[in-house]
Amino acid sequence: MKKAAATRLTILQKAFELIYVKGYQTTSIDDILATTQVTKGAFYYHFKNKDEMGLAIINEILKPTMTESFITPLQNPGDPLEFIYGMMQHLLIGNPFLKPEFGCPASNITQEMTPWNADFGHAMNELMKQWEDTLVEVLEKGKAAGFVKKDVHSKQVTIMVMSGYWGVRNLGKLDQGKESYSRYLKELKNYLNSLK
Amino acid sequence: MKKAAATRLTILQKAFELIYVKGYQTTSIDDILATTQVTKGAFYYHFKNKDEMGLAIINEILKPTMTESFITPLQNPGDPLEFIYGMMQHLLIGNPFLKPEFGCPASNITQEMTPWNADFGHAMNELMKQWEDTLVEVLEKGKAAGFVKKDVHSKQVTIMVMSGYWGVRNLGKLDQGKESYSRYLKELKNYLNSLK
DNA sequence: TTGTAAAAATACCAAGGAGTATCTTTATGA
DNA sequence: TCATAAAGATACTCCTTGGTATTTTTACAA
Repeated sequence: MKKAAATRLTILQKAFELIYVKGYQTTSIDDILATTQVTKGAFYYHFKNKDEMGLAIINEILKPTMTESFITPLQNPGDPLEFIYGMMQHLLIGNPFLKPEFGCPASNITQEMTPWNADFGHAMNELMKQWEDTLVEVLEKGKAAGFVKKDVHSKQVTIMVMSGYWGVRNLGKLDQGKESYSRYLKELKNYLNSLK
Repeated sequence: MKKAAATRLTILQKAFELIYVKGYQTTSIDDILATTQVTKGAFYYHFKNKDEMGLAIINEILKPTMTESFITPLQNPGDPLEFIYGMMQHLLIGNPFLKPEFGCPASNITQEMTPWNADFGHAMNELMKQWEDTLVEVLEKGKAAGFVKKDVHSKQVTIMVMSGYWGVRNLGKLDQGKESYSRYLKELKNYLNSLK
């Protein structure tokens, strides 16, 4: 019962990468089989159908990655505004897996799948809610610690930050992130400064 | 030579709506034929292939619509910050064609097509450049007229605004725009106020 | 009116899509 | 060791896809 779990995991991981660069609907199961060297029998042993695999990718790959990358490290003390900026910088230019031309995996899936399959929307919504809640919490702690102005509306700021990230990820597809990323980061710094 | 132009236009318009709702790759030519009541012969008389139609949609539908909706009205005098806010409000909640669950047509196409077909990327880049240039110009005029602080970096603010729009359009897919839109708008107002 | 090209209709094709049915191999626990 | 179920392999089916080939209709200039 060890080998099987491994094949299942490679399917999820490779499929995730393919979907990230090609999109969900245009990544065929045969594509996945070809790159994983897994046969169709094995695939359909592990997953009832393509969508079940898609959900599994969100829940078993995307969600844990998000948690350990953005949720857990956010819990540390200090200036939340500094931290948000650092996180954004890391997300946009510090993470070698995330390429400008392919955008953000979470954003891509949301954009593509939400109108089609409600389950994808629910799964992604959970993911975003988790990120949102953490950011709000961190901002509130920052207010208590005097890093952030008292009249700042944490939920609004959070939406502003998350929107900016997804938006610039998409804008960055047009110029390979060459100018959009750096300009966004500079202005984000200005914006965050206005909150303290 | 009048009827032909009309069929061509209906193809572009109906296909645009379908693509907005379903996505480009998952909108089949047969879908388009079914909703337009046009036959395959007529379709391929007007367009060499699907992608040529896609480009025509960007250039002949999306671009003119953008121009008359965001470029031309932006030219009027007055406080550019007020105007940007009003434009955003109209885009997000005042435009009946743009539904939260389907996002922004321009954003959708960029997200979906840019990694696949460079021509789509170039066309969309032109579109966005036009919007960006206009926003920058308007902000600069606002600085000269005293509506905007002198030390504001117009290009950065523009990227911030455009990113926020695309991002919240995508976020809004997850909650049908119920909370994300209004929160974004409120914080956008705060942000814009910090620029004057 | 009629010849000619524009415009549109119809029928078809090869490739690729998701998913199934059936068989073979591998592991494991009694 | 060996029966049984897990895991994987192979070969299909049926449907949709973008695109083509060919024919028919429409418009209009002479």
